[in-house]
Amino acid sequence: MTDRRRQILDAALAIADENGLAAVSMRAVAQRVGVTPMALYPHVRSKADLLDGLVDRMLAELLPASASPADWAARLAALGHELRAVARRHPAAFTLLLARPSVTPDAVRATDAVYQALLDAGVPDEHVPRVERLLSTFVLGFAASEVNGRFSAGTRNPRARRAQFDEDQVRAHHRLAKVLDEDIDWDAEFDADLDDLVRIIEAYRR
Amino acid sequence: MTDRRRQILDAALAIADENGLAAVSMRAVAQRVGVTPMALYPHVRSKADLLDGLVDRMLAELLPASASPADWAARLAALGHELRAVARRHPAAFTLLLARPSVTPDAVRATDAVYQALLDAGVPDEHVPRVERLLSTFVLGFAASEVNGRFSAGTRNPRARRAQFDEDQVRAHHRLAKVLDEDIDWDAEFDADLDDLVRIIEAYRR
DNA sequence: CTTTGCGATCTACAGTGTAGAGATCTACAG
DNA sequence: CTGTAGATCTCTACACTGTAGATCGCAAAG
Repeated sequence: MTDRRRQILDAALAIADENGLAAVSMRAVAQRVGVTPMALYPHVRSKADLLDGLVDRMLAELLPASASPADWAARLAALGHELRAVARRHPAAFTLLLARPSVTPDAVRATDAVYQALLDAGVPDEHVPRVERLLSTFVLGFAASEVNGRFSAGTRNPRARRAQFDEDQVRAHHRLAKVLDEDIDWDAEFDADLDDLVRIIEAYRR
Repeated sequence: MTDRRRQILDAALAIADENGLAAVSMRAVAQRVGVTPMALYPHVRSKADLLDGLVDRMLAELLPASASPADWAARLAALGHELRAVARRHPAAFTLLLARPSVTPDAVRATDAVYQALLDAGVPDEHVPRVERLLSTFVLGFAASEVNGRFSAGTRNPRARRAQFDEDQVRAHHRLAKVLDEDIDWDAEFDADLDDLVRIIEAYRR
């Protein structure tokens, strides 16, 4: 990757962070780099390629977390927490991680780190790729839902939401009224989810 | 919802199914409805509103699956399978389900069905909303990954992918070489994942 | 020196979402 | 029946998008 390409991706990511994904136009990126729009094309094949580059950049931010701790569960937790941190740093661009497949070196390395953790945990070889997909799907989905509002939209003002319905159309919502009205600690929720998933992994131990 | 709005959403969804999300322009939708572009606006506040309408439409397709079976595990499985079916029918538009929060009546009813299944399973009230989010996040993420290529891009040609790396950079990939080269049965994988998740739910039984 | 090739620029084009002004039609009040 | 209000639709126009194509300057290679 050339310096220029990195510079372009940095500018695009900064624009997305500040003004949303829709504000990332070739013209806006070019202006931020201090160059004409068409000058981007030697370094970025197309706008789609630029967005794929953003996916790489975010995955690269994730990688350092995959190396450190010795305990497999701690390593998985560190990866999960770091992914959420990436999502908070780049909420608008984060959606791309679920929309655009990536097979760049950094993506493969991140996957490998999870494979290794599962092997260390004693998961049999034939289950490892599937369980990795289960974990990464959940963690990506959670972080994306958190920043793009899928979670909070549903929980904001739960009382008003319930009020629109006949009681017997949303019986469970009424039964859970007390719990649903409480504030949610997303850090705690994520950790609880990780605990549940770790229990799945432990069940595969021989 | 007026007939006209439904007709517009149907046209938009059909275009997305046939030619991808990018082909869904106000002009294209209008032409398919047999009307001028600006004639859409009395029924659809904006293009964003139109896309939100697509989310509703897809959730409405999901709802029938929430009613039938008596056994809670069967009900959850039916919902999951139906969601995957929706994803296969509308692969391009399905991405919107993870990108745009939805709190329409149908969305609340679907959530309520999952709440009810978890209550029937004996999950304590205080865990139900969180576990529902865990499940829906995974299932939405899985179906989206399946149709938009996040899974298949990573698994296509795994041999070639490994070859780009030094062995010690992706040690787990090499250890798992045999498993990674096998074809994947996505139906079986999804069912295995559901089994794992059901085990989480059962662990909460009192 | 010339030649090659790459990065940057400028212009241009087809396509986008939608604001704003009018036209047309339906339904109801007098 | 006429008059009017309101909704739906059409037309035009505007600012903006991604990028094809031609051109220019400059650094390295022969």
